[in-house]
Amino acid sequence: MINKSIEESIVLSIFDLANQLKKIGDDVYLKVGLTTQQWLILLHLSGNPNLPFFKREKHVKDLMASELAESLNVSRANITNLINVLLEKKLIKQFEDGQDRRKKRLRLTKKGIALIDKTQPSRLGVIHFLTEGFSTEQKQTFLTFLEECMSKLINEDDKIKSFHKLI
Amino acid sequence: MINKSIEESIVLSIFDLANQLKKIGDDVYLKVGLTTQQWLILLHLSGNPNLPFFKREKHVKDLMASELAESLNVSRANITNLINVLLEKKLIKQFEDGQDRRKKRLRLTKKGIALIDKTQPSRLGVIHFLTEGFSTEQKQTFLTFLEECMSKLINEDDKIKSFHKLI
DNA sequence: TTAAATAGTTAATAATGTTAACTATTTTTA
DNA sequence: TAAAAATAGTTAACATTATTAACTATTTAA
Repeated sequence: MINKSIEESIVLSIFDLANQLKKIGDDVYLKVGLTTQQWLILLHLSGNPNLPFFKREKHVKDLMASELAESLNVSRANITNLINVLLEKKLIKQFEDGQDRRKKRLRLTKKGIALIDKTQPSRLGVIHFLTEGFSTEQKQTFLTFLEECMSKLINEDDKIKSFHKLI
Repeated sequence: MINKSIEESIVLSIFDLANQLKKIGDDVYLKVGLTTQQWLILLHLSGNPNLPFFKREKHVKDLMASELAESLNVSRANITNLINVLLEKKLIKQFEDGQDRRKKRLRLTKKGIALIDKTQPSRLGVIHFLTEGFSTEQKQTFLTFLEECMSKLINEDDKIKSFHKLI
């Protein structure tokens, strides 16, 4: 018999909620001819300060494909494909780094910026609808909780893996 | 210029965290020859009371494929495929419903139960490691937050869709 | 100056998912 | 009660998203 547990409920709910949000995203971004993943790349290139990636480390230069791979937690090869789609759609542009000839920097085109601007009100509308009814303190507690979990997952990889040795 | 916002940070963090957790799950369940999706079906069939699906509605009978599709938010066709894999591995069994001949009920085999039992300590270990350091009140507030968001997404579909008309 | 690391790409492939069309059965409704 | 609609599951064809491995080019470190 499996017991009720707040902790397990939280983790399973996070999973469920992210899943639902992704579905909604897929629906919305389909309207502008994008997938959620493609749109997420645009959001990164827009420099959105609310992305966990930008909270973990500051970025002054335009992003590279490998940084997107790190943030989205997928392979570089996968990012290459996604970027090719966005380049074809002329939503982003790619240019060589002046200092390091291995690197290619990515930037939104005017068309890309316009698209981000267009989808912003709808996105923020949903976000505020979902989070309304909670105090700023409560919201800050949730955010801290999420960020601490994330930090443990990233920085205490060894500890996480030690649990898996039980299997 | 995009502003910092707790609300947007929360939503983007939930996305990020779920993504990381899924990657970890993929790693772990690979060890026992499963994908995260396949394992999630086993978790449903184990009747785990911490699954959001079981909190939303009570289930006395064994689950059907269509109910799994609803809970995982995927098509029935997709569930058919996943179930076939689990049937081949002899982790679950399928039997006809006595009352309604359209329905097929699913249940864990002894092998399936053994596998769930085997992975449980590792899974709970990670979950407790991630959530330690927060008070029960904080954790309860956080769970309530997640459940309210979920409930809005499910029950106020029209409202959510109205935001998308802005695009 | 050689070896290792980093950045990106390509090719082959796996998994995960979709929709549409179909059968069988049950429920609704006219 | 007969016809229509809904539900459950499957199959086939296909799209997307992802992976790894092998490769080139370049930079950094030993």
